[in-house]
Amino acid sequence: MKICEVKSLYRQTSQYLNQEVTIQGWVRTLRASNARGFIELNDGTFFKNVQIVFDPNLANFDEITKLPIATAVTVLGKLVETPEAKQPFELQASAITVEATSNQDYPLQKKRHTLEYLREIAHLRPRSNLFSAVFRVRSVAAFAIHKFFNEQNFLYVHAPIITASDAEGAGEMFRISTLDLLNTPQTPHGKVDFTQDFFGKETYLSVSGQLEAEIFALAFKNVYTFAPTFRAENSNTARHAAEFWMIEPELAFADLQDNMENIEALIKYVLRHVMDQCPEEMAFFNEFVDKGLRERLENVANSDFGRITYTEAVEVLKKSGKQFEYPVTWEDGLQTEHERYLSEDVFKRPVFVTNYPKDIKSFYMRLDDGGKTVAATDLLVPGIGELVGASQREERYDVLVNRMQELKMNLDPYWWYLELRKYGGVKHSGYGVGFERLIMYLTGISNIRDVIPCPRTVGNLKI
RNA sequence: GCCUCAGUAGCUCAAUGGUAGAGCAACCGGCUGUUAACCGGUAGGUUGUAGGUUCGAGCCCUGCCUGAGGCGCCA
Repeated sequence: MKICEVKSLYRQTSQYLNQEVTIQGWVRTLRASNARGFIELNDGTFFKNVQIVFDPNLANFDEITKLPIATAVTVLGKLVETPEAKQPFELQASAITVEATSNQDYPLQKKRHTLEYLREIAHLRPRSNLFSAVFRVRSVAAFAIHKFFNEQNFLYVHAPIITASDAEGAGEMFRISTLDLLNTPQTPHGKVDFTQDFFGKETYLSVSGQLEAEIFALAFKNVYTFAPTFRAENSNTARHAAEFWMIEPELAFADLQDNMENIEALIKYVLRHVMDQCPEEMAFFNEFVDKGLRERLENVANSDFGRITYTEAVEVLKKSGKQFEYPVTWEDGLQTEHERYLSEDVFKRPVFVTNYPKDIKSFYMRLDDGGKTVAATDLLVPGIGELVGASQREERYDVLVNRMQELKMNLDPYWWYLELRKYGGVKHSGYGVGFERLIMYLTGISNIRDVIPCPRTVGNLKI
């Protein structure tokens, strides 16, 4: 028995019209009377359901009319057009077989649920319309990212997940250890003796694969990572998670300008790809999540991102006349409210803010002439905030060592990172894209917990 | 970590300090080319939790738990 997928019915309808087909799926909703019944069946391959029509000619008509939601069935029937109805076609069933039963207390009702409630049932929410759309878009976007870099001849590199170095001071780290926490070995000084730990030293989950990506950029020219990342920060916001995915490209022989061009091309490519591949999902988001989504994304895909230096941005904010909760100063960096004003009110589209003060940025960012700022940029996006963090890396050995010493860093764990500068360490640049934030931007979903299959945040790991 | 708000039926929400209700879902029945179907009926509650104030607390006060929003950190 050949099983037809619902996606095929929608995408290649003419091949199946007026023919007998067999489909398998789950009952999303069912309406029935003593004369006729309708099932909306979803088989997971497509956002939309197929309407199944059945009548008392079915041997098991009475049984079928009472099926609870989420019952799995196999349906044999004829596909016919329904030009007068909401759906383009329907399946007139000649046989319906129950494959797996469900129950009356199925928690997903045929009504709208709140996102908070759906979060409580993370094992069932992918079956809802919204999350069906979210996770299909997530998959399509991930594929688009690989496609983009593959077409540009980037090497896909797998940076380590377990690390011994606090990669960039990017955040608090989760410790990895096999020591017995209730009975740790001690040094003569009364500290934990990590030489007896699994790796013979202190180790953590990586907060970034960037430093290792630089190794590969200086061997393969253009590379990217796309992997999970872990931050043990006590962040309580709608856009932070303890486990999330980052894309971290690294480009050799490239300065900050090259970097920004690549970022903009990537974002637009993914955006275009998702809009082309997921029209049904995007229409759903546009109607039920964010009425302005389609227009905004089209606008972004077809216009240049804004560009402004940090110093200019501070001037714009000071001259705006807008009352901010926090005053704008060059030294203290931009507050969220300042960033939002720039992207949402001034530019109304994604904007690169470049050349930040060195004191509020990481040690590895290349010092600008003048010595006050670094060749770094944040891509600020309306509704999301910082979507991408990028910089040209400090390739000058002496300048880098000076900077690390200024920051009183222990150079030992970075011996290999410094050595990269000694042997053909050309100028290079890279960036980090928060994958979930990109998905939030694409879908209009405003909480990061709703674009991750099983979200992990402070004090919260349900499934 | 800080600030604010919320928690009442399975879900979404009402209820002036004075007898806890509705819609949807579920269950029973009816009816219909329906599409968040429709109509009638039934059942469903220690009001998050532990105390306190009061003749009387869902409502006022305190602690705790859970969730949401904002801020900081950042992707």
